[in-house]
This record gives sequence, structure tokens and C-alpha cells, in this order.
Amino acid sequence: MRPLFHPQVEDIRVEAILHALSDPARAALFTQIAATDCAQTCTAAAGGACQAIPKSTLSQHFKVLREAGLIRSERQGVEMRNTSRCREVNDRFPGLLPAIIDAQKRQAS
Amino acid sequence: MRPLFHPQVEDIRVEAILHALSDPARAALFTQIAATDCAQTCTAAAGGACQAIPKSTLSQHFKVLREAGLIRSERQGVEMRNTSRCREVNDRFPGLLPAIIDAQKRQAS
DNA sequence: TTCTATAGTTCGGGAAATCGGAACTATTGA
DNA sequence: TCAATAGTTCCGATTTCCCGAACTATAGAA
Repeated sequence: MRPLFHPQVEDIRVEAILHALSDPARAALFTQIAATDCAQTCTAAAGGACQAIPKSTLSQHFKVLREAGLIRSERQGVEMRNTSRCREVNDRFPGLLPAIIDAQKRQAS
Repeated sequence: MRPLFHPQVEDIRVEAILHALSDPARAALFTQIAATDCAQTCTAAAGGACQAIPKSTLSQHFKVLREAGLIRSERQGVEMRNTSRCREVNDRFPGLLPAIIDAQKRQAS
């Protein structure tokens, strides 16, 4: 179990963010995590966002979000705490995440 | 040569837009088209945005942009005129495209 | 009309990314 | 030490992406 990789803020790339959020399941996971202040475990986020996703796939999704710089994952005991990096991303690309999240909300309704 | 498909504004999906623009070559093509008022041929857009892309690949890229609802392609004589659908997209997802384009500019510099 | 050139599209096969089940790892608590 | 829980990694099957070759559509010249 190699340590999880998180990019530095200045290494975050727009393409990676767009790619990560272009998948509905991942977008749902991310908005779920971004919506709550407290850290969320993988399964909790999945439960609140999308159901019946195999855990290997889920793990891959979290990896994509993580390596795009959208979330930070930290082990806390037996589980994994995921927090959004919205603040940092917004620092680098102001307005990008709000616009995407807003667009997704609009579409859902 | 079946007629080219363009989605209705109300059928445009955020995922499709994010996916289309998550590829650097496509993003460059799109910003190139969006930046100019007049319609651009495929090769002209490619020349101004990215070089040395095989034309079959280029054609696929245009197809992705078109089917995501980002551009409109119309045959005019022997060539193809591409225009951006920014206005329409912005109507449906206000602020989305500006935010993405701005983020890409920021990153480039 | 027929030939030729130009601008893209479509086809097809190899390369790369994605999905998901099974096995593995790390941590906690009994 | 054992069992349970939460994720990760491995790997084979499927899907998507890339790009050369062949094809289509249009314009202009002979």
C-alpha cells in the first residue's frame, strides 16, 4: 500500500479537473464531499452520491479525484477521510469549481 | 457521409462539455474557434491551435466538440465552417465556459 | 462532361484507459 | 492471535482513443 499521491496546488491541471468531473459518478462523489464540512469516508460519500458501485471502481474514482487535486484523502484508523480541496483549487482557478457545480445542479433539476 | 449531428441546446450535457474540453488539443481548437467571430475551417483552426495532428484525429476531435454542443459545423463549398455555440451554452450553463477558458489561460501563462 | 484537387469523413486494427471480481493490506477491537 | 472492516492492488475483459488508408463531397479546369 504505497502512500497516496496528492499534487501540489501549483501542479493542479485544468484538464485533470475537467476529466475527473466529466464522469457522473465522480462528479456526484465530489459534490457530496464538497457539500459537507466534515470529512467523509469513501463508502459514506458513495452512499450519499451513487449506489451499487463496486468498491474497486470506487477506489479508482477516488484516486482520479485525488490525483486531479480535487480531494485530499487521509487514513484515520480503519477508514479514509476525504475532504475537498475547493479552497486551494479556487485559489488557482477562481470560479471554475463553482461554475461546474452550478452547471451540474442546473442540469439535474 | 451522413449529415452531422448537433444537439439541441436543452440536450447539451455538462459531462459532455467537460469531457470534450478535458483534452488539450480539443480545448485549443475550441478556444481558437471561440476567439474569432468569423467561422473557421477545420484546418485553419488546427493551424492556429495545434500543429501536426493527423486529419482523421482532427475530424474525431471536431466530432466530439460538435456532439457536445460546443460548436456548429456547416459545409460551405469544399470546406467546413465551424462556429462556437458559446452563446447558447452560456444560456443553459451561465458562466461555465468563461470559467473554463479563463482557467486554461491562467494555466498556460 | 470528365478529371483533378481539396477538405473532411469513415473504416479498421493496434494502443491505452476503464470496469469489476478476487486477492491483498492496514488498522481496530475482541 | 483472530476476526471484521475499509480500502487498495492485480489482472483479464471491455471500451475508448489514435491514426493510416480508403472513401465522399464539392469546386474548378480541360
